[in-house]
Amino acid sequence: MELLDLDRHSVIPLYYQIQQHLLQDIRTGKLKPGKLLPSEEVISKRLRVSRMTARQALKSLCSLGVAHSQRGKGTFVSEVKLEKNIREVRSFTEEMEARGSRPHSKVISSEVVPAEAEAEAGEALHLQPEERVIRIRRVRVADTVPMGVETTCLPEALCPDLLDKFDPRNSLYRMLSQVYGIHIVQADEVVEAGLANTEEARLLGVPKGSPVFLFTRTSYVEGGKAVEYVKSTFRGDRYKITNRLGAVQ
Amino acid sequence: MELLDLDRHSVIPLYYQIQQHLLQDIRTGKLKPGKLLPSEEVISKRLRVSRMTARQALKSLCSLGVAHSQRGKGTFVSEVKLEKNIREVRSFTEEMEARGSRPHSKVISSEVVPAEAEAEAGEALHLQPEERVIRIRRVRVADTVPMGVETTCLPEALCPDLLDKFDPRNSLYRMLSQVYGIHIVQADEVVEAGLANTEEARLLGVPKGSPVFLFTRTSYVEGGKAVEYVKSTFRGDRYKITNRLGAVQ
DNA sequence: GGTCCCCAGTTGTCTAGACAACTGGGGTGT
DNA sequence: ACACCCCAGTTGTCTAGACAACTGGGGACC
Repeated sequence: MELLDLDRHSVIPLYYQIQQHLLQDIRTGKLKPGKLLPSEEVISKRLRVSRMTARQALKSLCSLGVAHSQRGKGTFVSEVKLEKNIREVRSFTEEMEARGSRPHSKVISSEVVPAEAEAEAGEALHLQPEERVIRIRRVRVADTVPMGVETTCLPEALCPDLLDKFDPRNSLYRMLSQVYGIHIVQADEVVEAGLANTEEARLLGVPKGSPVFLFTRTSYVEGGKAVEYVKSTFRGDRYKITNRLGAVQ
Repeated sequence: MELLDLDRHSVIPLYYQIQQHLLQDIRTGKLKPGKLLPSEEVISKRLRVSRMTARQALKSLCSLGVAHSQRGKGTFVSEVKLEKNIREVRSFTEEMEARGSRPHSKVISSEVVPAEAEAEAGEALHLQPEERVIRIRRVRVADTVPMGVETTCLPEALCPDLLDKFDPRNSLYRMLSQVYGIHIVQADEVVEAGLANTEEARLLGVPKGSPVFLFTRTSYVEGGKAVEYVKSTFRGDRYKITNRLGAVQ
């Protein structure tokens, strides 16, 4: 805390600089679960920012789920096993890196098909039947263990030469962001429970009929335009979802 | 909007009164998905509150997932199918009522057992082996359809005469809150995919081996004390989880 | 010993402003 | 026709303060 000096001329907001610094202290264990974070007053005085800015830094930690506040007492670091599956949109790559695993993908197929051949995707992406979608089918692997099968659909119009440039070792999200300026900021996800079919069982190395998660995700850029539709099947024996629910402000 | 006059002497915060009013307009359809909400400036002027207060009302709608903001453009009502499984801690009863179904429960068993007989629960609730837990096993029903089997464990010390007073037609959460002053404000939930065993299959009226969700939830009161440990099995064919992921502030 | 009260510390709410950054549209100039 | 600029409207960030509400502890009083 004392070591941090803010860059007041940076484009990065002050509250965000403070939030990141506290987050680092939490991640490295310098601030332990159950312990008090510096109070709004203290942050405000020490870093010479207004109390509202200090407060915004602390509140943003609360909305990430890594802290919680109590009136009259203070703001505490929450008990967290793993900081995963919190509210942010994350690619498989980011998710696995956050869990400390090495992510990896095996492409099964990649092709361009008319939207009418992928009806659900076409509808979710608001495409006309004759428009074309890029469809990439991948097995997602974490540390050599196959975790899931994923089919991603993107409108061809948005990234026409994606398949030429796409490097399966890289994160698709990272590429969309860096090459095409497509920044996914929101996603709706539906999770269902199901059983592995023959093909999925073969690809994942589990018996047919094993329990699996079925994810359906539609991703949006700022402005609400849908840019990605993903259906995936993940192993029920190796994958779990954790979620922290809270009283919403 | 014009009709709302704020009660400035109420204990209910102004921003919350505004939030509730906007929420109602959204729910009744007066404000439709995709349409603009009144801007911070407009709310501020019309209701004579400071811009920060108006802003807090709009931000709280965003953190509920029912709206999203875009710099330079405004705050929009989000496309939502159902306002379910958003970030709030909800009991089954509240969840079903929000979905428009009539919730109902059938108690299979209710008893007091030593914590060592419920090892996971004892650990999650930080109990000594000799302390006792109240264990209630219920089938959860929505509109006559059995949806899941749920086992709830609570420390006996917290609500010793619960079993005498408990009315299965009522929400357990509501009762904990009203009778014992136990207000659950946070919960950690783990979701796994599994298969129905023989007993679950019978209770739920599905074939053995059907896909199910396995939920494990630990609930906390303000202060971080764990007060409830729940394991439940829900039908995969009738239940799905929806989640909106977003860029966290 | 116990009860009550007060006080310092903390978060919650609210005000009244300021400037920055971005959007979208209209007008001007080329 | 096109590029550019400017402007009004909007959200994002930030300041400096105020009072309310709650917590926990210590001290005064009985």
